[in-house]
Amino acid sequence: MGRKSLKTIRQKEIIRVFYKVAKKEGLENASIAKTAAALNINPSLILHYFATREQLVSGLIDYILDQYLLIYRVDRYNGHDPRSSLLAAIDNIFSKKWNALFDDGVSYSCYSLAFRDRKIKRKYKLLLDRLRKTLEDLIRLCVDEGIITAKDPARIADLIFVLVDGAYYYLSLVDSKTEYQRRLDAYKQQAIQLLSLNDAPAQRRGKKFSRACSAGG
Amino acid sequence: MGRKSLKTIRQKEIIRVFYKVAKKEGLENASIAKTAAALNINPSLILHYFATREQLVSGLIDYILDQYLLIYRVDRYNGHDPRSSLLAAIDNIFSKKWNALFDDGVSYSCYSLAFRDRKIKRKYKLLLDRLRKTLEDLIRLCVDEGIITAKDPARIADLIFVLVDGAYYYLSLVDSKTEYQRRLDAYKQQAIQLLSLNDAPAQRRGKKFSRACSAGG
Amino acid sequence: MGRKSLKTIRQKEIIRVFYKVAKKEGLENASIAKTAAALNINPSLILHYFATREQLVSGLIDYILDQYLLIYRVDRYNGHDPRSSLLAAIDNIFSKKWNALFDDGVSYSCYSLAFRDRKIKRKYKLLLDRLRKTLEDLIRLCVDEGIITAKDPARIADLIFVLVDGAYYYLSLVDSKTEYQRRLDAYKQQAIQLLSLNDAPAQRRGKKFSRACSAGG
Amino acid sequence: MGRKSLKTIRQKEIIRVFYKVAKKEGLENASIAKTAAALNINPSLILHYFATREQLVSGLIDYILDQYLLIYRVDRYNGHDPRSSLLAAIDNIFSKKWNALFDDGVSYSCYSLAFRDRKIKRKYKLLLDRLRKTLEDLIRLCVDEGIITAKDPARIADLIFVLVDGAYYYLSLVDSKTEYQRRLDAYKQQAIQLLSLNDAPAQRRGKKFSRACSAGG
DNA sequence: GATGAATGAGTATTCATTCAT
DNA sequence: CATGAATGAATACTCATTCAT
Repeated sequence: MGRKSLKTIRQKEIIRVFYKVAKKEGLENASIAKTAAALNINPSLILHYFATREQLVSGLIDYILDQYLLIYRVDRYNGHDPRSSLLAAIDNIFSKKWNALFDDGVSYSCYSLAFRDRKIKRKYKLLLDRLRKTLEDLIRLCVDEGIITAKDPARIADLIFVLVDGAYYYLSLVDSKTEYQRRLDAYKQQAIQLLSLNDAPAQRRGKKFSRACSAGG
Repeated sequence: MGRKSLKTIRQKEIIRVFYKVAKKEGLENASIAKTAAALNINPSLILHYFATREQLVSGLIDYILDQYLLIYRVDRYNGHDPRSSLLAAIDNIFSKKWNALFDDGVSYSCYSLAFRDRKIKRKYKLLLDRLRKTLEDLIRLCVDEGIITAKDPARIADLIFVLVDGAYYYLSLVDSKTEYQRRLDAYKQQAIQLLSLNDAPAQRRGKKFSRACSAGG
Repeated sequence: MGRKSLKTIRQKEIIRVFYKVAKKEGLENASIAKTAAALNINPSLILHYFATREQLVSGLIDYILDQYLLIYRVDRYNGHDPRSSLLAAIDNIFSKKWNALFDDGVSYSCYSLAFRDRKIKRKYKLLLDRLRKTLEDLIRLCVDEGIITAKDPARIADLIFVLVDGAYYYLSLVDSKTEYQRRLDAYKQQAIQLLSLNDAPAQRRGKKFSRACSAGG
Repeated sequence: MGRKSLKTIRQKEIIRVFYKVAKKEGLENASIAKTAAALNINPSLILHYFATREQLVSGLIDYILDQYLLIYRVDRYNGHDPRSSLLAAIDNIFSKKWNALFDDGVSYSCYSLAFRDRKIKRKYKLLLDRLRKTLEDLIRLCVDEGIITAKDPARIADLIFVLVDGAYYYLSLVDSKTEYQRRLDAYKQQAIQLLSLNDAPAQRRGKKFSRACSAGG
């Protein structure tokens, strides 16, 4: 009964354009009006799909967090042996993919909203914890299979993501592509070291693992 | 000369209140009008000291970056022996001081501006590099004096700050004080490990240094 | 014929909820959207029953005027003797029933519309005249039966309603229930005096009538 | 210091034009934009003088209530003998002046606001009570001087205003000028009767007073 | 009978800013 | 140094309404 709903389709369309506007002018200057203009539709149509601007921003954040998850995709590793899965995960985390995917300005603006909105904060926390948990599980798997030794996989996973977040914090300011790549590699090496060398007795295997990674990076 | 002009005093006053407003309502909602209201002065008076809002924001960023420098203060270490200077620096970096000093929301909002304003970007880059350089010099001093061994002080300093920035990125989402402290300690330990254990031959001295740090943390 | 169409039933339902919204937020803020939300239906559905908001307001006014008529109900007096009918009428007019039935805000808002809409004006005029006429007839009946003396029943009826309207104008501002009742009684007494004492020669009968009323009030 | 303030002047100017707009289009349709357009100024200038529309409406109500007071002006009667003062007061109350001064639509719209805004309610109550008190004092003066007899001046004054308010409620619907005048006269007569005849023993003097009034009306 | 898409006009309000005093 | 007048653009949002399904 009634007309068929375009809701989810239209909403995604709107969010994508809203993001584009935010990228160009900053999140704080991304308005409903500008988004509507870019979509060549009436501003009130946007409010037909998102009751308030706040909801639109919330939609944008969900969209961004979903993208994060896609990058660090879990199921991608299924089926492969744990070793190459872990290698692929590390590669992924330190790839430059996301640099292309995410606008740093918008990202940090969205993140800043977490500190005045508990719901957003919770979302971010959940995501960050989920990413860590995924990596932790992968590490644990490798430990179980004797590929690496790690007394505290949770701690290692956490440290690696701390390293990643800190790395991108600095790297987002680096304009030179070569310096960017050089540093990114260095941070990646450090992550690999964390995985293998942190615990002395596993050094042999760890070394090998480390070598394999740096080759593939 | 000597005495600060009334102008700069007033400007600082305005910036401080502008910051307060930004803390409460978000940088994007911090307006000249609200700041004037909080100061109980006429909005035009603010524009008398800052020709545009942009300049006011720029002033805020300078103010924030100055605070960073104060926390990681260099001259504080002068006169002391390098060992305790390095200890103090690490303590400082992983103290909770700045958590009290900086509002995370405002910080990340300001940071996000760097990606649409080259001048701001340069400022942040300069600061981050300066902080790294200071720590690097301190490490180098310790190496020279045989306190620790480190093949690449610059890399160690960089890694430590990457660790710090990544740590605070995650920690800003942690509400529980005990968890916050527990994690902060862990990150600090990791930093200490980076300083001492990273290079095998220095293990004896390194161990001692590490112990002193964790005791003092 | 006979059974009410679904349309009129739905329309009444909508009007009642529209009235409820108007009560809460003021007629000027009572919108189709809010009414639809309160009814948990689609706004368009309301426009299916009332082509424009104007028609909806017009429906509301009809609804309100119908309620007036119900309160001053004529047929209620049929069958009884004129004396007790008149007594009942006066009682009715000065009862607090309508205070419960009508929201003062909405009433005066609707009334104010009469001055920009001739149709509404005519409706109100018709109602007020009809109410007066009914009372006039009742008075005339009593005069004919020698119960009271009144040279000009139309004038008396008019004066009584003027008294009522003026009374409620002031009373709607009175918050204290006891003061409200005290004043309402006083105005009622005045109405009774108008019926009986206004014409000197009828004083004996008038007095008696007046006593009966005040007892029954 | 600073620029000289036009506040009160401009505010009155704005209110008067806002009233004019409300007269033409109804209070609910009187917007800041329309008022600004009529004044040929920028809408935000109105908000410079009235922070919100609510304040503007509040200003309008004050303006209207002030006008009421002017019509029923007290000091006008000072210096004259009480008898002609009372006569003048009654004349004033039942004059058609205010019909010219006040737009009924706007008046009732404003009045309706009292029922959702306690401050407005209080204002109206205060005014109505003040008007009654002034008349009461005048009646009391006449009683003291033996011009009329009235056991309860407060009640008489109240009844007269109830009569007035009820009269204008009905009269605002009357289009015919002659009918309007005829009825207004009748209500005035009734008021005069209330003053003089209500208490039997004063009939002689009352009659004379009544005659003087009707001649002067 | 009912829903949802879509429009376009309108609202109050906020804002940064300029200029006169 | 400070205030207030004035502007003009922008904002989110609400509204009534039309039309397709």
